[in-house]
Amino acid sequence: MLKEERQHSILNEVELHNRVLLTDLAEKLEVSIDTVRRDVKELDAENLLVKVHGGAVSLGFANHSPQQSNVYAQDKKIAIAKKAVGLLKNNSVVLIDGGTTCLELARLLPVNLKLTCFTLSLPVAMELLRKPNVETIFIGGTLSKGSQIAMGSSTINALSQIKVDYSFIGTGYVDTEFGLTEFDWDVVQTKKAVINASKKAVLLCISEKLNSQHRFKTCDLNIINTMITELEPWDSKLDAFKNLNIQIL
Amino acid sequence: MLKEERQHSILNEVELHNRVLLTDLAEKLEVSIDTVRRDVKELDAENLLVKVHGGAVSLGFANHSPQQSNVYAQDKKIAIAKKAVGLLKNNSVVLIDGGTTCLELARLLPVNLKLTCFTLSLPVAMELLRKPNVETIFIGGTLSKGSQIAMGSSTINALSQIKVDYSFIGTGYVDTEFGLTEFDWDVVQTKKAVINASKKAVLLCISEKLNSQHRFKTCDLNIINTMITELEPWDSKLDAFKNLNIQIL
DNA sequence: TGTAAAATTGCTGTTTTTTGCAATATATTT
DNA sequence: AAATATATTGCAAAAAACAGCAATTTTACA
Repeated sequence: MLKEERQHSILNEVELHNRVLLTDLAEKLEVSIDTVRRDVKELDAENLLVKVHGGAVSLGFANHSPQQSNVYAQDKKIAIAKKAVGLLKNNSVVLIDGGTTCLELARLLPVNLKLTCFTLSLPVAMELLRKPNVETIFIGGTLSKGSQIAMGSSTINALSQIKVDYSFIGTGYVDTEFGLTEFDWDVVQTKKAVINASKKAVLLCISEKLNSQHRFKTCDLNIINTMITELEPWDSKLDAFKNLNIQIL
Repeated sequence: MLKEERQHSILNEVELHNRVLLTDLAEKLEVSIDTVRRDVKELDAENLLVKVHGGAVSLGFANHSPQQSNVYAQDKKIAIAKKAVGLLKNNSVVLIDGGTTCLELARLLPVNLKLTCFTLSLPVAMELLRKPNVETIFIGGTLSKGSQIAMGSSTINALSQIKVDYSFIGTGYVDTEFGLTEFDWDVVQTKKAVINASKKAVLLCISEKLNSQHRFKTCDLNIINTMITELEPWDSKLDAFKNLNIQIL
């Protein structure tokens, strides 16, 4: 059997089943495991598959390059996410909400940080799966088309059964007087359940949203333990939030 | 024998079998291996075949064009998905499994089809959210990094509480004798739960996977109600599956 | 047709590639 | 931390490629 032929076979097997073990390949192709290892190494160098410990996986399986679409005020959200990462310790159990700011947090989690991470958001879950040391648990339920998060009674019920160290949540609107408010009633119900499911709630919120409000109320501001904006904590725009028993980062 | 004639013969052999050994060619053409080597070298220089160590391979065989598409055998999977769509009626309640074939099904759902659709797969869920008339419910649980599907006890428990009209499932391996088998133990547990959660189970499977097997068994073939491959139902490759009380599409 | 130049072919010895094995190191699991 | 599985490295045997050369055949042209 020619080397090319064999490598073709390997590629085919990988594409077909998404993953293969070197030992299985060696047995199937009737060559030594060293040979298979070398073949896989070459195919990996040619970017035709991805070599992993003990085997190989297909490109589609491994490469989940996120198409970084246009996020509004992404730089500010990244600044917020970086501050939020500072709160995390190894073996923390956290919940990450949906929204672009929370998505940045998921994206910026250090690869060596060991976390157990719940989420309701499809995009956040996608990002979390790329972190080798994060165990991701998706809270299921009816998915909302626009926000791509799980909602509804079964989601709320599932949330009622967990208690995480930190939850990182976004909000549509914040105001010192009216607290956290939203456009959607469903979203409010879900966020309430999220806050209930956490020992400490951390609000991630760009400063543009400060001092705005809407129809439905999630909670008062004093329910929140920590608020993170892209501003320096001593910025005067945050003055009104300083005597509310909230940690501001 | 003329040189040209000989080279033509070599080309023919390569096209027919995709690969040839120099030694075989030398023997068949009754010339020395050096001559064959030189011929192949020339044909390679003319881009009529690809010379490799010990032999030659055809152009189509060698040019496994990288990044042509992320999905292996996508055309076949699309053919399968189209057949599967035919089973669906308005207001059906279905469950769509993970894997690239099931993903194609999600992708090809008609925009006007009204469905309630459960899934455990993140990519499938993403696709379903783009269908205006599909209500998507994600079955939560611990997410598997590689396959991007929810697994584990909470997933299996959630599945135990639903019963859909159809479930569309993929499999790693199928065999008339060994039934549906998988590479992973966890995957098997989940697939079992999926099958239990459905009145009828529909297997989506490209013909390449027929007559292959692996470690862990999901179920026997007769548990499946319908099997869909990209082949015509009367294709002889499907003969062995015809007396198993399965509908073949 | 005859003859020399060019091309083709097979042979020789040498170099390179491929492969499997064993010893050691690294990673993963228990 | 121990046990197991996988990787890496160096090495040697076998197979294949290569380069040079001589014998043979084909071609070119007077």
